[in-house]
Amino acid sequence: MADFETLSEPLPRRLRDGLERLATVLKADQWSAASAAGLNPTQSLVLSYLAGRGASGMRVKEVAAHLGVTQPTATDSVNALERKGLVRKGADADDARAIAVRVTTAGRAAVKAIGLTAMATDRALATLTHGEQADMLLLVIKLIRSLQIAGALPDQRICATCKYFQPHAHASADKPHHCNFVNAAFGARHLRLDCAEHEPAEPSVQAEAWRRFAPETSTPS
Amino acid sequence: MADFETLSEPLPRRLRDGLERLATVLKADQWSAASAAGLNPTQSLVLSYLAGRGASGMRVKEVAAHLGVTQPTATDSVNALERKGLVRKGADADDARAIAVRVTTAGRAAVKAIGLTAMATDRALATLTHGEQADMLLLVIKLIRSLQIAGALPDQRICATCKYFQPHAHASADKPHHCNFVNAAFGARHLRLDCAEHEPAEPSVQAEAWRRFAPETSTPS
DNA sequence: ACATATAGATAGGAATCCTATTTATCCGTC
DNA sequence: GACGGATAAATAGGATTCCTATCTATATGT
Repeated sequence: MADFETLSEPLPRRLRDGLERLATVLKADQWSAASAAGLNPTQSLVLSYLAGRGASGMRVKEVAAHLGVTQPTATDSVNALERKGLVRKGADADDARAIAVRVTTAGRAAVKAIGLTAMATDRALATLTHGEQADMLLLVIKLIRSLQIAGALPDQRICATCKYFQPHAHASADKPHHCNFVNAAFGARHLRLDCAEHEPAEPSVQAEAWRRFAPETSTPS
Repeated sequence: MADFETLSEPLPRRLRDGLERLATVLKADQWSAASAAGLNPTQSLVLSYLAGRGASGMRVKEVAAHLGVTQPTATDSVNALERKGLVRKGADADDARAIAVRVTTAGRAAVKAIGLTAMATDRALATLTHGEQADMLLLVIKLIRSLQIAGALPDQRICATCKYFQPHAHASADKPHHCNFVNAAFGARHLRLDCAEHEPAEPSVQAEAWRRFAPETSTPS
């Protein structure tokens, strides 16, 4: 009898192919949503990134890291947004070399408009059961953390690295975790990926919290 | 006590954000792998798509559908690849309007070189346990199927839509499914996303197979 | 045949994205 | 306090992606 282990690609490779498939839909979604607001996917990503951060603005370098592109490319996109009046470049308070890119009021309106657009990806995710969605969220968080540790992603504002996060602080099966910032219990389905209130914990504290939070996953070597 | 349901974005929305995060890494990975072979992510996607299909070649329209871009864009990329000698445009056997885009020997070599490149995404996926990887594969398959049904993806060569697929044909917990093509039992971790031997089953047969395969997930309306 | 639909190419233009380089500022050290 | 190496961003130059709109040629149905 044939052996599937030798017939097919390794599982991680097939998974990556699957994620690539999802990524093409994601990108097509971004095109339709963004172009309805007069911009394109990259610009919309920059805009929503800036909108989710503080009023002090972000540096071009940080925008580039978030997009996973080089700094000149980020400059291009920021300039395109500036031409459209959706962002403004200001002086950085701490460093005269740096600039602070901030969303304008018009920019925030565009973000909101784009956020309201129904996307094929959302509809597909909605066909999963609540349990499946929660499972998927956890897996995505694990991947994001691995990628952050590997340096493939800049610091992510996820619960796992936050000083306010208390994993398994409660006996409840539904809401075992606790957030010291809002002082509330919550469950896996409420874990955040980019929390505005995130404060990074000390590395050793992060490691310990992760160990208690997700003992199953191995730490990348 | 604060309520997380009202505090945070809906779960599908956060999931989409997470997938977007993974997509940026995926794209950066594609850049480094592809540029080592003298091309860019889009070209490498076209090339590996063609390499995974028959020798009769694919039409420009199909390339466009696979990439999720418009036909003129696909023409651009195919032309770029043709200039580099990695694909060839030939006459289509069935339709004089159409062309058959085929990989050249050099093109296959490039695909192989890119495939061997170690990627950050693969390393991250490898940090998941085998069980987690299998869970993720299943979730990704469910999403791909939803997206295909919704028309957001062209026909995917996944087991779930294949006439050779017999879900839960065996009592084995490890390898409950059966593939009539290779005549072998297999488990969730061996499910394929783009099987070269795939033959689409009748819609009604597909629906019935899916019902037996994954009773939990709801069908998109 | 004739109208309509479809495959692909072409035209035109905005943006993405890279590498390499330049300018200005920061920062630790002598 | 000046000097030299890092760092933030801009600039230059160029290939490609990606769109919409349109054009040509072939297919297809009445």
